[in-house]
Amino acid sequence: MVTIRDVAKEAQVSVATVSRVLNKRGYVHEHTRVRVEGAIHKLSYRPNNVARTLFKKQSKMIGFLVPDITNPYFAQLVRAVEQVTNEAEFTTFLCSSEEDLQKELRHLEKMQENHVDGVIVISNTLEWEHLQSLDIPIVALDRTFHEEVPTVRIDNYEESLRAIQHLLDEGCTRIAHIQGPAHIANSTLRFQAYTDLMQAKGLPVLSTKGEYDLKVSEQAVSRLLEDHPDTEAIYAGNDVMAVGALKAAQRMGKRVPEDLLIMGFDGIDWTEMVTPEISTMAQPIEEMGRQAAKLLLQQIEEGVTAPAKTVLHASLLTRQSTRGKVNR
Amino acid sequence: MVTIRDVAKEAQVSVATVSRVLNKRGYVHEHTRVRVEGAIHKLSYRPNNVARTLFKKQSKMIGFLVPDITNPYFAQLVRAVEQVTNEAEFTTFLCSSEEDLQKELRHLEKMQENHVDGVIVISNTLEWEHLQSLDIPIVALDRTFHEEVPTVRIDNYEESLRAIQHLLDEGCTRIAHIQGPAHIANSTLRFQAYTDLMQAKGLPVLSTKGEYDLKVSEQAVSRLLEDHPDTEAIYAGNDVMAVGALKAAQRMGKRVPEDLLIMGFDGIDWTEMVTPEISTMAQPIEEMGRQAAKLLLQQIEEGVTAPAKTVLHASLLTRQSTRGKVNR
DNA sequence: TCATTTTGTGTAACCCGTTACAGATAGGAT
DNA sequence: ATCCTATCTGTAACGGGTTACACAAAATGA
Repeated sequence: MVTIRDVAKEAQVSVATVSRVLNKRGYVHEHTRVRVEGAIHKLSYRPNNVARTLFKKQSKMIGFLVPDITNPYFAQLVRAVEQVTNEAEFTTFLCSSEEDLQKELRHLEKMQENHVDGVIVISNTLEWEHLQSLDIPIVALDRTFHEEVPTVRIDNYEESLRAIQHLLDEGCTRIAHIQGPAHIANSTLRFQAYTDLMQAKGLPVLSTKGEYDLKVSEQAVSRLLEDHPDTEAIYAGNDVMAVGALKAAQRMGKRVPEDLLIMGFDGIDWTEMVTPEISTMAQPIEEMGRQAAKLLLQQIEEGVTAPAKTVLHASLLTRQSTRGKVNR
Repeated sequence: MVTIRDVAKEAQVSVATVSRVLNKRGYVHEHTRVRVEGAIHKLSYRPNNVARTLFKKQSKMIGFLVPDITNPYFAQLVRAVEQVTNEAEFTTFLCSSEEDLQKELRHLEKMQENHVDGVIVISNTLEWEHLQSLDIPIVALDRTFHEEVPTVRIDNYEESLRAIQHLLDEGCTRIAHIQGPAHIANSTLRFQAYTDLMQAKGLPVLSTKGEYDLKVSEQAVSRLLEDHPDTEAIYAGNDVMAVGALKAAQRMGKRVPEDLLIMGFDGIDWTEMVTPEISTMAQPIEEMGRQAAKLLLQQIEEGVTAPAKTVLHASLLTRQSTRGKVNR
């Protein structure tokens, strides 16, 4: 492996001079600079970031912990985060935890061992105490951990209200809800908004568990529609379950939206892949990823510690799956 | 930050002894070991992998370069790779290149600078010369780079033949093909198999470009079905385009499979999300990821250099979208 | 009992890039 | 001529683990 000392010898200067050329810092004579650059090129030298990190205690790497990389919601976030960090010449150290606390902890350890400069965390299981000891800048995405941790998220309760309001506006009264996992705070908030609003309007509350899973949701909705064939609309706690609901409806011969309206939440691409396309309360996914990355880089580079709480707005995407009820 | 010297002082031993305890290497007296472990625990010491890497020239990290992390095919590969590498106490350094050669090269540079022990590469743009200079173990996934690079893939030509044969078996003769991008070798192989087989059978060849993209495919198939309403089956070069084809068919009021059969390639989950579910020639995605990871780890840990070419078999998944033609 | 092997521990060099500090030269001001 | 500053370059220590080597103590064997 070519080291800075090899370059120094080739260019007949000291390692300090080579380092100055590399970092464009301090005084270097034009003649010397050219000679050093020539040597660098000739030996195709690449500085060793490991050695650099060891000394500078700055790795130019950030960690990003996501629950499941095969979930398109997270995949899109990853892309947005990478976009920002790459522009800032940082590298992203991605870890998928499979929703497993042990893996999350192991990954955080690895990140610490590899000296990442900061971490973006999406987790439903991690607690503040787990992160506290890391002692590096942190940004929470999608959910709040602690007062002190800058956070980027949407208001799941409010946006959920808006989603249901859309179904009410379309003239539905018998609206069923497919719940996500109870241990996920956002899922519970969306559910809570549903029960609160329905009760406030004096409308029937009917819900079933879909576990944020397509197949589970499909099963659950099948049973629900059998038991309550008069259901007019289904509000799913996320898009994946909405797709499951659509499959169930189609298998039972229900037409969407003529016989049943379906509404999702999140705004992932899947909602556009199926026929009919599914209406959804779309989170500004790309924007959330970018904001989180910017917030983290700010903390790293400027030491900004203001625990910013960025709350972004979702946007209602009305598509085929919720059109037509009023026209009946 | 707690260093090995802090631990040594706390346990009243030398740094060498602490290192021996950490690595379970060499002789350490039971008493001493306990005392050192106590100190490690008391100070909650974590070894600095950066320093370790610098000396050992072994980072216990591997790089994984994928074209697009939001594509479920790659996301599933990532998960499989991580599974194997994590078990071996390695960390995966994931980079998504967005199909951009410049980004790929930048990412490879970053990997090298951070001293990854090996790289798994999926790329349609990189050339052997770009990888050669890395001088670390490499495994190619999904496509062959060079004789010397161990590769894990399927036989795209043969499996494509089998996919089309399935449509023929179902009694179709007017089979159209949706092509992927011309610069992607696998895409061209799948297309080639189509033309070869159709011509050999004396059947009409009809194809259009879908660019591996849902929307583009949807448009292309709409036009194709307008121009050739007697088309009996569509064989898409990948599943994403198959979904696009289904959307187009449904929008035009064609029933699948009664009026039109649809067949995909890859075996991603999307094919199960839509109604009807789409038949596909499924790649053993998880298996490919695992094999690639194992191959790489073998090279790293045992210095095995046999340029293994692992060719796995795809499996035909027949589902609703290709059932019924013969019964008409 | 003495020689030999095994066990246990410490010192110091090493990995490679960075930078504080010192020394040298050139140019300008007084 | 003297002093000062700006420019240019090199030496050596540093960061945090690892390990070759040396040495001491304990165990084993004859």
